[in-house]
Amino acid sequence: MGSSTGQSPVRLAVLDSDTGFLQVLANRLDAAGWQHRVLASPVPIDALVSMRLNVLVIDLAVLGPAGWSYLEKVCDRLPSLGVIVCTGRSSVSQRVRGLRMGADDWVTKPCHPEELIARAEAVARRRRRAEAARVEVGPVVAGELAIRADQFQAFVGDASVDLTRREFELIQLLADASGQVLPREEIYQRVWGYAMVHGDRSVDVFVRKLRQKLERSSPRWRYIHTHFGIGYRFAAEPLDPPAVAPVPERAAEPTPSLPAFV
Amino acid sequence: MGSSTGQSPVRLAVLDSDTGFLQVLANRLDAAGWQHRVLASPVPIDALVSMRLNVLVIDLAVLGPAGWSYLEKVCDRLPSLGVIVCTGRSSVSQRVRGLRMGADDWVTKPCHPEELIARAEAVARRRRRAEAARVEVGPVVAGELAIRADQFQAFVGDASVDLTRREFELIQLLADASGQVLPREEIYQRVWGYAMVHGDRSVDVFVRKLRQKLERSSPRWRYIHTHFGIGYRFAAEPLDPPAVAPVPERAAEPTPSLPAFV
DNA sequence: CGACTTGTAACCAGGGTGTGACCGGGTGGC
DNA sequence: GCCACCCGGTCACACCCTGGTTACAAGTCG
Repeated sequence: MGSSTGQSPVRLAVLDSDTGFLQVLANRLDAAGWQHRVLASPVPIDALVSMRLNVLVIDLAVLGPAGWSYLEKVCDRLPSLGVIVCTGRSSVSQRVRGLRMGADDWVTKPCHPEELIARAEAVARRRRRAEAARVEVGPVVAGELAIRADQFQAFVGDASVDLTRREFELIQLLADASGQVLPREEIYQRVWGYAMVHGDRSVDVFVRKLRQKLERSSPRWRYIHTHFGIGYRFAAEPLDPPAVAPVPERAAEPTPSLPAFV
Repeated sequence: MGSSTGQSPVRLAVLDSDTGFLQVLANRLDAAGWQHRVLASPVPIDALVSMRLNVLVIDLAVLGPAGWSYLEKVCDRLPSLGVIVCTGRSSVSQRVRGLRMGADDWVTKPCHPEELIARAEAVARRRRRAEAARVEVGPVVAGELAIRADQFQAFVGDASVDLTRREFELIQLLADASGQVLPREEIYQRVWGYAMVHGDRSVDVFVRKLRQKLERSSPRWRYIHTHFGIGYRFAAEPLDPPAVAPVPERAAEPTPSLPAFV
């Protein structure tokens, strides 16, 4: 999907003390856009958990004899974490032992940082693919509307708004940019995937269809607002029946102050 | 967990022509209780699919220049297959290219067969773990349906629904993701094990077979729901009992009875 | 007031899905 | 080894939904 898959960049930590190596590696990781950090000493397992890492690179040498048990513990407690041992000279039996213990790869120093990153990527890729289904993104809520990406559908309460594929893609795009005015061209570009030709009314028509279904499901709210000559903006606004301050529109509040009462 | 779990041994194939290496490797693989076979030449992808492999070890040298495209094709079409490149001297950029392309590991010959096996095990381990997670729990129940992984069968009461292997795999996948909409491509990927080609109707046909058998066994419930343009969703929903309405036919609309018409 | 933009409704073609039939291969019984 | 059966998978056909266009009304801005 698209160029910017970076929804969740790889999170990587290095447990090593070779400052030169760390420096070079850090540069490359930055260039690749990965989130990374250096661990000076064997961090408690619980701390590792809270880091929500994808990959851990570990040099057994810095831990001394305790390294093996630490490796074992990490692999045992965090089976979903990718582990790469990157250490100096080793024997075949040592490598076999490490891999059997749960490590995903074993790289011998000195090594090229680019290769280490490629291997980390391979490990993360495999993991990601295996767990891909488990990722449950929290539903986006606005007004009485809940947009659930895993369902390809929006709900009011527990009733489906019954959106079609395109309609859902559209409302999802708008809601993700909640509060922002999106120009037609950009909407078309991101939902339809290619450039809009002048005079195309598809966006307008689908906005209408959306509004229609939203009003049927959630009559007391307005969600999609027109900006003349520009495009549309998503914002949940209650239609207050009582005559109050006639503030027509303006605030682009994402949804910080939710008028809880309904 | 253990080495010889026997239930589903690792299935591995080697694409190489180094007979000495193959001989030694074969001995070790036999000792480890793995199912394995040697491929002399680049096998067509479809043939690879039918082998239901866990890991493929491949020597790029035996394929010549075509090796790269073959590697790419394999990784693309069989994303769930573990791929290890085991070849002679190579540059860093070659290794990075191969790993980026989808290979899970890159081993330089000459290498110790034991290490190669350990690396293959590490690659296969991940996959196995992902599948193992779902076998753990007891029978999944939904509506009057009980899906028993240990039986490879679904039951209504104590009567078998009489599902075939594929049918069971499909309903198990759907039920495991209960409530979530699964896109066709993902269903195919996870049940059939390789990428779906555009226009393949296998998923639809098996859904139909499933629905047919489910309706025969549990007529008052609906389990598989279509999401147009996306895929399917599993959710046990009782068909509204005929109850009182003397309306001859038509009722039982899941949607809130909107008397929109007339 | 006029040109342009947006809302609305109806319409139609294309494609996605349900469904039954068919076919080749594998398996088990005889 | 032969044969019947079962299962997986493809094909063809029918049907319906959806997406996108067009035409016209209503609204907005200069």
